[in-house]
Amino acid sequence: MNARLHKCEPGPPAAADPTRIRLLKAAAAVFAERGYQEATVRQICERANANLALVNYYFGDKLELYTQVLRFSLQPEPGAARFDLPAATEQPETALRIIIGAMIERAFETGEQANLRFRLMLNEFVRPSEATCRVVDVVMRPLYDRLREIVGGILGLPPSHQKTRLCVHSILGQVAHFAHAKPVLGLLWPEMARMNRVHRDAIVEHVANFSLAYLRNARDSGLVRG
Amino acid sequence: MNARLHKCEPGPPAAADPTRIRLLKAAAAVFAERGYQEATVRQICERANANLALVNYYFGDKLELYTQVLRFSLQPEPGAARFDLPAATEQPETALRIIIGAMIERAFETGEQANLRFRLMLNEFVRPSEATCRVVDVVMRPLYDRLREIVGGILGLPPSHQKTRLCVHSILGQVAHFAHAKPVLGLLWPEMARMNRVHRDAIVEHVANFSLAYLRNARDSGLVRG
DNA sequence: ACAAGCGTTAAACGAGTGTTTAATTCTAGG
DNA sequence: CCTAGAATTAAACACTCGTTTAACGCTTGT
Repeated sequence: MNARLHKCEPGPPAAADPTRIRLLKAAAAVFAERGYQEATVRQICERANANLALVNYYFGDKLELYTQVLRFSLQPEPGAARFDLPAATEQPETALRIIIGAMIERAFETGEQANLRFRLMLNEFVRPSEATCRVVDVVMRPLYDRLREIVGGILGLPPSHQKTRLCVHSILGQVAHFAHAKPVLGLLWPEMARMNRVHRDAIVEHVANFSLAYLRNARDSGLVRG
Repeated sequence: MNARLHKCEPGPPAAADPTRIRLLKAAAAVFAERGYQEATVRQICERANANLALVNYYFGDKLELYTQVLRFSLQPEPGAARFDLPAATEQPETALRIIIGAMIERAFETGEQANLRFRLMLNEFVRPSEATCRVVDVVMRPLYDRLREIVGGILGLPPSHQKTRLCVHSILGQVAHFAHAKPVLGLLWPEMARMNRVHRDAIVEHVANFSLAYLRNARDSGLVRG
């Protein structure tokens, strides 16, 4: 069934293998760009300058490579703050602006150093794979719970309240939409096709203001009215 | 290259062919459920109780079937109001509530009679296909333009204004997210997994209130502040 | 020097895809 | 009735996918 016998299963020695890491990085990029299903092992190996059989040699199969990509791109770089968890000491509204900006920044980040975690997550949102449960547990739920804390803090409601959750999904939905709909956006709204920093900043400010309008209003008018 | 020689290309005689229509209906359902790429002609033919070769016999190839599905599911049923274009005489806020409700209703509609146009559109949003341009022109842009009219009417801004467009995308994003994220939503928020009528109504009301909070606020404070 | 084992390679396999072909059935028209 | 053409069928084709295999270097310890 599997073919990865070259060493004991997990652990640091195998994790430090250079071609193994090349495969993981290439796989992260291809998976983030095309999603799990439409990404092919051949694309990954070509990008990694590795032989086709090495994916199965190191990881057994495509799905195990995908889950290890998630685990790999999750590990916090030493010294780098978790992008999606702004300091708890921030004012809730400030924290919300920061987290929205961070999400959109990550969604449009390009280049070699791009943190692909968020885009991997976005793909799972719209096209669940066989590893969706793992993705949810490992990268989505922490972000979701933090957003509920922040939004609940603004609303004056507990994080588990239905209204809190609905608002979190409204925010996530806006971010996910701007991230996903970029190609279609270019057809409906040509000026936005380039999507450079100016556009991104405008989107961040808009999403934050659009969402805060309801949150403040709901907080100030108590829990009853919408 | 093609094999559809059995009759002159378009026109009512070919369009009225019973098995041709069976194929179109089956294809609409499968494309709406799985998207263009992941839908297979074998699934379509099996659902239509038709032979595998008939897709190529009637439509030439899979892509032409897809575009004709879009054209087919677009044609308005006689006597049925266009769901996405509430009467222009409505008050803008009422029109917005109606259109949001209609979109979410269509997104979760199931069964034989489901109007699949909206779900076909949602798929193109997140995973553009070779027919995206056609989808945009034929089903997305009318909805997008109507939303800009309504939202611009509330904001007191022209439909082409950047703020109007951003707000339209915030609304579309929320709807698309609740429609797409249903499987993941069930993992993050178990109570919402069933997604019955009560949940749908709550979502509709929430999205409308969430969006109107900003629109009213922006209208009342003029064009300057967010 | 040599044998052992890991990393790597080219080639193939089996399953699944869209598409094509050639034969068969069905249906009108003379 | 009989035949020409349309509709339908089963089978195969060419291609891509993930995966497997067997052989090939290459280092390493003895």
